[in-house]
Amino acid sequence: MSVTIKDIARLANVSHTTVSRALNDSPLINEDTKLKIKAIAKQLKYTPNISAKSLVLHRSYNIGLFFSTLNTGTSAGFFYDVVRGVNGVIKDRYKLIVKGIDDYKEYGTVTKKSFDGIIVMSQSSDDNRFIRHAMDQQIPLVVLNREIKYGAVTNILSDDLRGARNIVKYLIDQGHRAIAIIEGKRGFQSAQDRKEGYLQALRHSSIPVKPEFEVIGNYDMESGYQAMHHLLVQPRLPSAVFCSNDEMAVGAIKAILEKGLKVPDDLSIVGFDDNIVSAFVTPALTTVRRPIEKVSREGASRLVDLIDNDEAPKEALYMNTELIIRQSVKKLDRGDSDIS
Amino acid sequence: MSVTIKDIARLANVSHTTVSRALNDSPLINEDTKLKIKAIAKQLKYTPNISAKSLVLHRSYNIGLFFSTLNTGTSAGFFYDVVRGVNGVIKDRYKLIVKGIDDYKEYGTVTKKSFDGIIVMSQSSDDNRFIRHAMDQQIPLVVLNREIKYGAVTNILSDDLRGARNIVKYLIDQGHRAIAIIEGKRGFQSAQDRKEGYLQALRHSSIPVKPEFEVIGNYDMESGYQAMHHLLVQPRLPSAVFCSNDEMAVGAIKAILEKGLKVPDDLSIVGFDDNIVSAFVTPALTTVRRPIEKVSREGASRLVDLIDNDEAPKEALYMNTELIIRQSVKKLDRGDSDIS
DNA sequence: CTGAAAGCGCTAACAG
DNA sequence: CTGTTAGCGCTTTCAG
Repeated sequence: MSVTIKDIARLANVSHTTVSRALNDSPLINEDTKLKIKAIAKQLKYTPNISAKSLVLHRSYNIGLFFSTLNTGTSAGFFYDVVRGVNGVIKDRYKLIVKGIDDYKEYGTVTKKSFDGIIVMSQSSDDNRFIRHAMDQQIPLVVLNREIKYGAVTNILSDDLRGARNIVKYLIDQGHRAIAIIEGKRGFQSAQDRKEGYLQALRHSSIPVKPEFEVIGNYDMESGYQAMHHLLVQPRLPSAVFCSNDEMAVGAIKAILEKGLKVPDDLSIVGFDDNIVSAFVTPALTTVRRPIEKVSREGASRLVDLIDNDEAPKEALYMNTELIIRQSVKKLDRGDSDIS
Repeated sequence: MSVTIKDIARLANVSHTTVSRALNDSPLINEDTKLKIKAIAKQLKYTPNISAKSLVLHRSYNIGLFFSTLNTGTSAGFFYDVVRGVNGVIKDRYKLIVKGIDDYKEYGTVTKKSFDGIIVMSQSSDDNRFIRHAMDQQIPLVVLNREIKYGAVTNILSDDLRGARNIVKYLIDQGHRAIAIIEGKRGFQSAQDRKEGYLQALRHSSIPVKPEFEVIGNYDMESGYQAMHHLLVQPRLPSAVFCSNDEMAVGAIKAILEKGLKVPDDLSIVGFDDNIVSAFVTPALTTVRRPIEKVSREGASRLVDLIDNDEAPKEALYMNTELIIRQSVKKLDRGDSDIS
């Protein structure tokens, strides 16, 4: 079978303990023997048995990255950015395990023994059971994207409510009054926050909220397309639509163009996230940049700290969003804010 | 600390051996004692220590999914589809570890002990070193997307060359003669195959290949945009452009529209992959569907078989691509196949 | 059907 | 500075 420290010990004429220490750079070991042992190890292509190490060190070298779900509601661009962000900081120090929370029926296998730490990209309060489980198991934990109010957790967030409020306010500033919303996936916190930002902006400008201007999507392109269709068959059209993410905006634009209308001439569209795609659709999308990769990176690096140091501070950290103005909004003169 | 089989043994008045057997449903154990033991285990919320199990069983319950790189050249949609495809079949039976091969400087930690099996989504021959390593370690292995000629490997592929040839042939059938190509990332096998398909189609119809119609991209939208720009400033424009993937096609369309030209009226565009986005751009993209999720799923399920059964057959399996005709190609009358 | 004993590969006291 | 010994939690002979 594969080579172990005992094999090395035999060849080096030392005890396997000495080998263990040498390989771990213990200061207790004489430099010369260290060198000798390391040389033999390299020559034999020794690689430590991680299971054995784990067993005695209580460390698995695994970091779990859990999404609420890997299916509907998680867009490709989002997923990619998160994995890349996290992976970029843990490199080859840990193995990155990617899972959907909904892949599990029960969380028995999610233990401190199998995960040195866990990052949850949390979308919905359905995740609370899982998060509580991780806390109960005392697994170092970072929750991204959704505020956790119970217990002390490191929490990295973007202020979606404010971002949404800002972009809707921007629409209002451009003269829009009839502003519809395509909402995100039902049950997702982000969907709720963005909706609330939308509402606040309207209220702030004393624009009445019209139920017929609220349509629900689920964050994918198809749902944006459907939702826009829905809006387009109504007697009264909005002059602008706030899509709760960019992917839905892409779908919405498609629906509009098919109807023979133009963006932004007939209808203005804004999105949220600043997905890569948003710069490349036509017209380029005015949107809210949400620093997903930065959030993920920050989360990962906090988690690594947390693993090495139990008592690192656990706090909530907000990352700013940013309004990105491109070409999908038309400036309106007062008066033509409704088209019919 | 956490509860072990010994704790259960004590409470059940049996040996820990019996507990181990009972929990593993050994036929040697009396049904009643089994039930009793399982009850206690559940009550104590016992979960096995995977490291200990691994140590003795030589199984880690890890499956590694390795991409050539997680950075440039791997598009978000592609990445998402692959992870989802694989994850869907392994569910909670294995932990799915996602990595870029280029995250590793050396492969010491990639051993049979830490990975029950490995899936490589391989883009480039640079991966060979890694693949060879996995073979040397006797790790059950499935390579997706790139043909491996040495050794016996399970290999799941899509016939990109033929797919590309078909779609270019389609362009020719529609009357196009001045057909440009935006190539994929240099060094990627898929880029080469698609290029070759393009060339074959041209040659087959005795259309001369023009070097000024060949531009290199790297599979992302931005590169498609740049490449198209490049084509657009040349004295002689093509009437159609074959983009080696859909993302680049999106970028290319953007460049064309910015130039004040229309797709497909002035310039026809086709892509490759049938990304989700391709149906939602305007015009909807004519492309080649490549069954990425299916390939991934099939690969994963083969790997699981391979893990359970050393001697499962190792073969190469080709999945068909399919021409998806949408609206990005104009049918040309003979004669206006060049515009200037 | 059950138990005692050994051992997987490694680290950590404790002695020297 | 190095070795002896024990033990992490589990499975697997081998006996009974």
